[in-house]
Amino acid sequence: MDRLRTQALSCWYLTGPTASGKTKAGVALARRLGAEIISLDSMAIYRDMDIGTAKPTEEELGGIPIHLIDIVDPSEEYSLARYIAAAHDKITEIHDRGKRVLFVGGTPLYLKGMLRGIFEGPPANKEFRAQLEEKMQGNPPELLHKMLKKADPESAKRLHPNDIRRIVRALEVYELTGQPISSFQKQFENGVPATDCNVYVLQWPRETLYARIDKRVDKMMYENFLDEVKRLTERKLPISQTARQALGYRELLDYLDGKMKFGQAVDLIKQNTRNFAKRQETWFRSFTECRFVSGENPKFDLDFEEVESSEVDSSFPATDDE
RNA sequence: GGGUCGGUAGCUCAGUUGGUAGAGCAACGGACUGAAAAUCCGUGUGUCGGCGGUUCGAUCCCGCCCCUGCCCA
Repeated sequence: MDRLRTQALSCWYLTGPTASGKTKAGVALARRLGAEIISLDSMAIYRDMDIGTAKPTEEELGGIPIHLIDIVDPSEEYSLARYIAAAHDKITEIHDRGKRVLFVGGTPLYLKGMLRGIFEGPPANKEFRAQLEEKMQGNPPELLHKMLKKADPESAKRLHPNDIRRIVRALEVYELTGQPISSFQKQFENGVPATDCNVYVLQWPRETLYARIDKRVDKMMYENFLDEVKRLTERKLPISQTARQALGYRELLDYLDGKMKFGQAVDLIKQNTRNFAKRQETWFRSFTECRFVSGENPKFDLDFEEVESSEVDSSFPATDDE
C-alpha cells in the first residue's frame, strides 16, 4: 500500500447523503477527536457559492478549523485529481501541527479517491476532446465504443456504449500514454475492511431523508439563494462548467435564462437533489470501508486509546497488490 | 335537468378495428478513477371508473350508474 493511501486511511471520515446532518454531527465529532475538518465536497470548494452548497457557517463551526472550502473561483474548472492532491497536502499540514483530521462531506467519488487512491494519469485534454467531438460529427455514437474496442478491449467490455464520458476518457488516456486505461485502473478494486479505518455514514430512512431535502431546499430559497445565483451571473467572469452543474445553481440559472418558471425550478431542485441522494447511497453501500450510523442519533464508538496506540501505519493489514 | 369530452401505472398520457396493455416522469436497483451535486445502465409496480349484457373470450362493443371538465338551459 502506498504512502498516500496509508496517510488517507489514518484520517476520520464522516459522510452521508445530502441533508443527512453531516455538518452538525461533524463539528461535534471533530471536537471529540480534537480534529480539524477537511471538507469532502466537490462544490463547497467554490467561493461565492454558499447557500446552495450548504456551506458550514462560522456559527455552525464554532471555532473548528475547516479546509478546502472557498479555494477556487466559480470561473475555474475543478477535478477529482486536484482535490485528491490538495487534500493530501492538507493532511500533511494538519498532522504536522499534531492534530487529527476529520473529513466531512458527501462527494462519494472523492471519498473513494481518498480511501483507495487514484492512478497517475494524464489530466483531461481539451484539444483531444475537441478533436474527438469533431470526428464524431455525423457519425453514429456507437463509433466511439468501436474505437475503444480496438484500443482497449478490456475497458470496452466494462463500459456501456452510451457511456460517452468514460469512453472518451479511456480513449484520451490511451492516446496520451499509449496504454489502455484499464491497465492503470487497478487500485479501486481493493477495499479495506470497515474495522481497519474510520469511515462513518449517516443514514436515514429514505422517506425521512427526502422530506429533509425538500425542507432544506425551501429554506435555501427563503435565505435568498436566488440572489446568490444572480450575483454569479452578474460577474465579468463566466461560470465554469464544473461550477454550473451544482445542484440548485443549474436549475436557477435556467430559470434566470427564462427556460422555466420559478416554481418549476424549485420543484426540480428538490427532485434532482433527491435523485442525487439516492445515488450517493448506492456508492456508500458499495464501500467495504463504511460503517453506517443513525442520522437521527449518531453514535461513533470511538476508541481513542486504541486508535492512538496503534500508530495507524502498522495497524493496516498488508495488501498483496504492491 | 339536457348535451358533450374524458375516466388506463404514483403523475401526464398513448393504445388495443375484441385475444387481460405501454411511453415519459416519479419510484426502486446498479455502474462510476482527472466534468462526479456530473454522467450512464437496468426494473412496469395496473380489478384499463362501477355493475350488468353480447361473445369461446370484453379494457375495447351495448345498456345503466358514478365521477370530472366543457357547452346549453
